[in-house]
Amino acid sequence: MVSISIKTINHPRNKTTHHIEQTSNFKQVKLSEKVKMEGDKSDQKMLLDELSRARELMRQLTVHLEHLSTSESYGTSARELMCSIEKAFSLAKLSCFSDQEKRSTSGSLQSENEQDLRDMSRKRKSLPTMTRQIQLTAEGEVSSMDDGYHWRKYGQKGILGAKHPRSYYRCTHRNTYGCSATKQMQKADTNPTVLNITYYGHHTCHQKIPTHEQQQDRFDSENSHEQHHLLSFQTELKAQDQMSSSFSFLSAPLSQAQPGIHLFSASTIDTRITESSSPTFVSQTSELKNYLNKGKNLRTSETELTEVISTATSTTNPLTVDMDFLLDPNFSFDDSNFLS
DNA sequence: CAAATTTGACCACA
DNA sequence: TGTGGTCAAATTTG
Repeated sequence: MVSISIKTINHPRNKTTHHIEQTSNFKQVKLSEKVKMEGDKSDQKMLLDELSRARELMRQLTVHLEHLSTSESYGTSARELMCSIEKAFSLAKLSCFSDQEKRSTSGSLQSENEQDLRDMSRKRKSLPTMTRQIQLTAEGEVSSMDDGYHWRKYGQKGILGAKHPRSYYRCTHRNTYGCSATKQMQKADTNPTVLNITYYGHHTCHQKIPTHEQQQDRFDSENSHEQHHLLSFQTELKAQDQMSSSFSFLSAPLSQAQPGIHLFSASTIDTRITESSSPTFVSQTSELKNYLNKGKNLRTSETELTEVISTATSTTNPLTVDMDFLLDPNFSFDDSNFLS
């Protein structure tokens, strides 16, 4: 049995940490700044209006789905999407209140970006995007929960006071796509069978490879009539999004969701949380195998081991995984974590 | 031979 | 100045 606990790191993000995390993705910085600079009252009102409309459309769609589809998974996915929209709506509302305060205290954003780009190298890491713990089996094996991302190890260090060294990984597509996602892996001191994984930054490479299950989902979805309704809904939202420049934050989640047709198909617990918490939250198996079973010939079946997600909320509902940030007075919707 | 890993050196921050 | 994070040359792997 493998148990996994997941914890998002919620922290009041000040301006500095925000920029540091985004400097390697210049486009994202620009996008973020655009939202900041142009995010006047009318834009924010448009944002809320659009989200409100999306929520209403989703409600209608959910009702239709429950009548049309005999598949429980579609209904579940629809409900998840509905909750996701609700969440986005709440975040947008919060942003409208916090944005003005921020702007009144901010200096030259442009010059700060340039400075951050220069200082990026070897700067001590800012707060993580996500941490998780994976408890290994007695055999040291892990389940085959492939995140599909390619990681390359670029360092290993002994950490003071820690029994086990820390391994540093970055996205393989860093050079080709400028992807700045990194992660650190370290065995827990108290229990060597527990592996702590900390994620930093966001994947901008869009090189995620679908897992076997997700590929099956895609196949199923392509043969589904209901899928057309959902995709057209998605397209409609995207089209609306593109019409309004100040809504550019919406295009990211949608464009990311598009290749992952499994959004509307049967999902595992892991998949649901992956899609709903943070794009940076990824699970990895191949790396874990390399890390823990170097030299072994692994034949871990996907179904061989059961994975149990234990979050602070102890639920499989992805939308209750972590909503603490809603209580964070410093949280802003232009936070990079929710834009990419 | 290209890609990935290892590992000592380097650098920035606290 | 010690520590953590990254670089990059050397080495290993497929």
